[in-house]
Amino acid sequence: MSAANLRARLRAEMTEEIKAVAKRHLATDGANLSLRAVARDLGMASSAVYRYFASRDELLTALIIDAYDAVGDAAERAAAGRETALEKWLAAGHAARDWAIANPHEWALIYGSPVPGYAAPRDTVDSATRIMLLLGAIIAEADRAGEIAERAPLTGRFAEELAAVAGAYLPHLTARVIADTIAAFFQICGAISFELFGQLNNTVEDDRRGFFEYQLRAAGRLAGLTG
Amino acid sequence: MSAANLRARLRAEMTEEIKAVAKRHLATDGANLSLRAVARDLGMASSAVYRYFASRDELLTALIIDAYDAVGDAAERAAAGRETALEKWLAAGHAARDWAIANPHEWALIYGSPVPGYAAPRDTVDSATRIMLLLGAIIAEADRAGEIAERAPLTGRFAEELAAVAGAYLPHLTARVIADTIAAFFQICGAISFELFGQLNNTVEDDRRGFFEYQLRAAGRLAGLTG
DNA sequence: CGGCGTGCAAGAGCGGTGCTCTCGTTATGG
DNA sequence: CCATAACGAGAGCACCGCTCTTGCACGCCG
Repeated sequence: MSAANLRARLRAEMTEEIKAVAKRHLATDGANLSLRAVARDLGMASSAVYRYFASRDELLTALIIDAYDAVGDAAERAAAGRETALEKWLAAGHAARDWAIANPHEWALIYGSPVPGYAAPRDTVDSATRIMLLLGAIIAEADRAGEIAERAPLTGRFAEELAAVAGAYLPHLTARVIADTIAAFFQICGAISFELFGQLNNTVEDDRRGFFEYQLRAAGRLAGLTG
Repeated sequence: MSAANLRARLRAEMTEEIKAVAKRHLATDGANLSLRAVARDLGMASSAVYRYFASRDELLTALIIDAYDAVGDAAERAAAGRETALEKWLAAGHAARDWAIANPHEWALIYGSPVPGYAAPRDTVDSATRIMLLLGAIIAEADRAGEIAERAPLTGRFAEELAAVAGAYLPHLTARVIADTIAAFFQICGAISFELFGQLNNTVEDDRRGFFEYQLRAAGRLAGLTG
């Protein structure tokens, strides 16, 4: 048993090592990750890497899951230490932005354009929805405390679809609040991506953190957070 | 003289033909555009393409500019036929989304992660800012008509930077309105990108247009549009 | 404890890529 | 009319993802 475990442990360690080197390459060289270069850095033949990842896409998928989890972790930990819903909201948003600035290529991997023939496997969705659920939970908590502004209910077919999602993941939240929270999430991701991908150049150069916080507060108001 | 013009015209035609084939490849095969494949489709040697584009990145840059112009054109034309600011806002937003759905890979090229590392030359910014300026113009027009909600002025260093931008491109608009219009733009782009890149799957499946219009109206309210 | 079987790494190789260089050809402008 | 510049083709370099085969070393079980 310990032998089998040893085998498995070595394999797991090697897998992690490949991922670590791949992340380093991602951070320096950009999005076109070269499996051969990773193998060279590890001092092994490129064909050996295929013992651990069936293809370059599979390695990328592993990195994508890690990235989703990392940004989700950062946001969750940042929000955990705060009292009010607004404080949690701001902390989570800043944590996501800080992580994105520290790991721009990984952010691009998950929130940029999907790589060519890449179809996100089911494995990724759990990790991907963590931030969405965190934001939803913050709003839901504020809602229970009566801190969410009253609004007219939604109309339209999409409202029914959203109500179904709400019932499954965030009961007690109305479709309207869900829709507005999604809108807020879009805005936050947009703010981070545009800043990261340089589309903000020549507009706001110095006080980008302040600008982001303003956007973050606007997003919070959009989601119903008062204050 | 006509001879020189003929040369230049042939060169321009060849350049356009290469771009057309490249766009076709982009639409079918995805983002990893192969210069050799384009050359094959044109029945010419790959090296001949380099007479027209110094590198693959330069070809991509040309496609990026075309894409920015195309989506800007679509939005401008859609907005031109409308009366009120809100109608123009909605028309421009839907036009951008329709164009993105019709040309998903080109949308990914301009609003996804930057492909070749950091190649965003000056040539692109003029085309890139067209939609931003269109949205700003709609808000400015509504502002002149007294249809923009009054708000407290911005504070913070980024407000000064924004005021400088406002003075250069959109005089008479306050930094606050500029900031909120940018926030609205982030939200609109986020809504389109998330829908396009499949992150909306299993949430809103049927009435995506209705969902987008809701987001669009929320973005308009964010920018100050009343109604 | 020893031979078996398996997981592993290496190497060669295939077809593809971006890009460069050289070499004829052809059309242009002085 | 001819020097020159633009052009297309081809070979070639270094790299890529991926596959196949071949030794080899080590865990596993009798």
